[in-house]
Amino acid sequence: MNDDSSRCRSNCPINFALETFGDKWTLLIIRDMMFKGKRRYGEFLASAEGISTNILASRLQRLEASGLIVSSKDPANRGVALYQLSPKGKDLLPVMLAITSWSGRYDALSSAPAAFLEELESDREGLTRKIRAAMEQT
Amino acid sequence: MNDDSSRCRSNCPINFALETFGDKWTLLIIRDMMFKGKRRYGEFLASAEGISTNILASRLQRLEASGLIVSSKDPANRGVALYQLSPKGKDLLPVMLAITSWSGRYDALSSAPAAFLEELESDREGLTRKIRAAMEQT
DNA sequence: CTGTATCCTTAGGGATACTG
DNA sequence: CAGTATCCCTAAGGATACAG
Repeated sequence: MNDDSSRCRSNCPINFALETFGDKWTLLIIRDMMFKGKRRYGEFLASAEGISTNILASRLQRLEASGLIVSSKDPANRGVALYQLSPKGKDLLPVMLAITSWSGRYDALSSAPAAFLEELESDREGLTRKIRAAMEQT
Repeated sequence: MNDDSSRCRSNCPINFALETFGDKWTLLIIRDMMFKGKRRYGEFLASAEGISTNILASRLQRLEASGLIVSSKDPANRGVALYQLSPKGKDLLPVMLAITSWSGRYDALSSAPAAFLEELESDREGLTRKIRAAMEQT
């Protein structure tokens, strides 16, 4: 039944993560949902990195298939799709914070404010809870 | 001079990380160095995922160019190269831990022992310091 | 605006032969 | 064993046209 094993290179957790979101675009969509509150197709398209329409559609499908996001139809807006993080997707928050912290330390161009990075370093667990609580409200 | 800006999609820290190690192979090499103590070409080749020789050579070059690893010649062994994590590479430890924790929660096949994952959850900072200290000794 | 479909180019990468 | 080089194929992805 579960013959996806043919596509699974190993049982390593790092490898599992790479096969789930290890490409150049997926984490950017996660970022847009997690930190920028984006929920619609056009909002993702508008991000600075310039994802193209076919790639965005492909990634949204893949993200939903792997359970990181859920889509719903917005009845107030011609049944247009709204994309949101699932709990599984929201649980990527510590990964995103760790990445942000690392980049802030080594990339002079990364635009994350120094104060934000300092807070990340000094109280990572507390900030995690805070952001998570904020996200749960929506 | 620094016209690499043409290859930089944005100044976002998530994007910076993706452009540094956001492919299907790089983090596996980091993992081998960080958690398995591998240092030589043949050791990376032998990992379960089956990286091919040209990709491995390409990734080792890229990793050294971006400063995540350093290579040295082993005078005791025909001047063969030894690859090790730089401080910048070792600082990816929190990223690796966060990924491992997430995969352990959602991938039934991930082989990380439950006890290890529980320890990650209950005392992530402490474990981070412990593993880091262990790595610094070499 | 929200997608889908198509065309086409390039980069990623598998297999393998080869050299020191 | 430690790499390099080559061949070739597939998947990723950019551009753009098109449809609801």
